[in-house]
Amino acid sequence: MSKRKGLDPSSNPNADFSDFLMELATYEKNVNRAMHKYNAYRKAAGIIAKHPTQIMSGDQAKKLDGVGDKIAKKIDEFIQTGKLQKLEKIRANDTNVAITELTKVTGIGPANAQKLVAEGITSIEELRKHQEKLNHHQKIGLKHFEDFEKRIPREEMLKMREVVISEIHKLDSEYTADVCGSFRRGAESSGDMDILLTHPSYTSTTKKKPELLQKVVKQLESIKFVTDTLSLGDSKYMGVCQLPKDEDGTEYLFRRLDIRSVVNCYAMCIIFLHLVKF
DNA sequence: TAGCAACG
DNA sequence: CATCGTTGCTAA
Repeated sequence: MSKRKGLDPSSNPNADFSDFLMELATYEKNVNRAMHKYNAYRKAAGIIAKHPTQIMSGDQAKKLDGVGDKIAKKIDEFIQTGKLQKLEKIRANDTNVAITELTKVTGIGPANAQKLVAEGITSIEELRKHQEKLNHHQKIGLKHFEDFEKRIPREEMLKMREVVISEIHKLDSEYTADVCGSFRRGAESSGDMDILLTHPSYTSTTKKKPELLQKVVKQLESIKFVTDTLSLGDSKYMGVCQLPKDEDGTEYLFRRLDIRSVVNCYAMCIIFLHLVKF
């Protein structure tokens, strides 16, 4: 889903701290494969990002749940020098940079990135020359690497929603389809489009109906809206879509699209959760 | 076919 | 700034 950009930047006085903690977290997960450190940094970043006033010292930070001696010291170092020795070293290491870069391709996780770098593939450019090393999901992720890094403006989300919902209703007017995620909460941009699909006949008492989802994907493929499939099971589709060329000739970018087919009452629960939370 | 890797 | 269910791949 959408990457957190920090809540309201203007009202987040500790963004610098939570940013460097998140950078350390990402490093521990993707490069070091140290999930516990990753979780520790994330927890600290989260709690610090939520802190309403600017943190002035490591000691002050240590009072927060999830911040211990080590992170407190880093806060102090950052306050005094404006940077972190540890982070500078990490950034200066080519292997670290390469692994972090490759991990940005959807389908390439820490394990794969590490292996690729060990085989001498150290950049996206390099990866393009060695696609035989990739599976289907990863090839698609690489093909649309630049597009997938870009966010989707709300205006475009509205157009996409229109296409998806009108096509779904062509199949069966009883289908319910809703966009969820950040869009639903009114965000000005989203990382991808997440659609929740359900049908009155699809309840807990009925047997699974994989054909509901399959039919929708086929339909969206037939009008060339869906361009690729990353994975498609009984209840979840992950793939790629693109809006048709605009009247003025502007081409739209390729976007990540997910559709989840859910049991009726469950769909209501999810929608309800989104409503009360925001 | 189980277990891992990746995703959201 | 969480966790866990779903999907795909691959080694056995």
